[in-house]
Amino acid sequence: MSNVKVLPVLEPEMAPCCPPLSERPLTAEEAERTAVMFKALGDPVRLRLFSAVASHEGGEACVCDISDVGVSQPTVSHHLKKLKEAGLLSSERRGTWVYYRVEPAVLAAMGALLTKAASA
Amino acid sequence: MSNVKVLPVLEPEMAPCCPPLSERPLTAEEAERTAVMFKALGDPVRLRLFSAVASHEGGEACVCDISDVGVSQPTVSHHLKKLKEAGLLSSERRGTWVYYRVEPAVLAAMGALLTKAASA
DNA sequence: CACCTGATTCGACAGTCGTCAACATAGACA
DNA sequence: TGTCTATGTTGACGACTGTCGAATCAGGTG
Repeated sequence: MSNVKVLPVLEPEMAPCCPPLSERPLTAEEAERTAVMFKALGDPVRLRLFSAVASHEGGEACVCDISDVGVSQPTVSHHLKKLKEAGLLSSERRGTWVYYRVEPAVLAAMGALLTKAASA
Repeated sequence: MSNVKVLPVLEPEMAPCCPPLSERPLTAEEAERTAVMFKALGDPVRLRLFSAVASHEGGEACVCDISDVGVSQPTVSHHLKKLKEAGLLSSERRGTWVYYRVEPAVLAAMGALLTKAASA
């Protein structure tokens, strides 16, 4: 969790994981990878945490700013870890606090996946 | 591509469930409703079934066309029921076979939710 | 150094989920 | 009517998940 990752400007494609959804049936492997991201957003607490980070000033927030979602602090940390493992968030420690920020590329890929599916 | 259903011009809002994701932190109730849809797509088998329906001819498919996803037939029926309960699919019996089709409005709402979140 | 605060990890528990075999239901057809 | 095929439902079981308290780690401050 020490990677200061800047925005990837020279990214070849939007997603590392997401083939279009309504073009052709997903293979087992594709579904396995894609389901991880959807599952990460499939919990109310995680959805609130993610939304809190995404809507925060500068697209990043420390844990102390988003911890009031009705569960204990270990649970918050557990959910943030899940979101990070799914590739939706990245964390960085700055002094006392740990800051989380969204991964716009993965998110855009999921959005495009659904949008294209809806237009088909 | 049958033009049975034209684009809904007078549609007040795209979704019955989905507030923007990066505009403001989701409330507990909003997160609860939205998480249901993401959770429905958070399983590999359901994702394959949904993709199979969405990519099928005319946007609909009978169960017999999409049942080869590696699980038993009752499990397929169980997952299709979950997708229907989440509002992502709708079913209709025509004679012997039951046809499933995607709900484009809900899907577009999810896509917009993520796309707007990514652009923020 | 000791102490405090923020955050993660550990260990445990209840609840949910995915899966299947068995059974039930719906329609077609003879 | 009966039988056959296509789906859905039920019940059960193992695995996973969300949750918490307690312990631990990381950094700042006195």
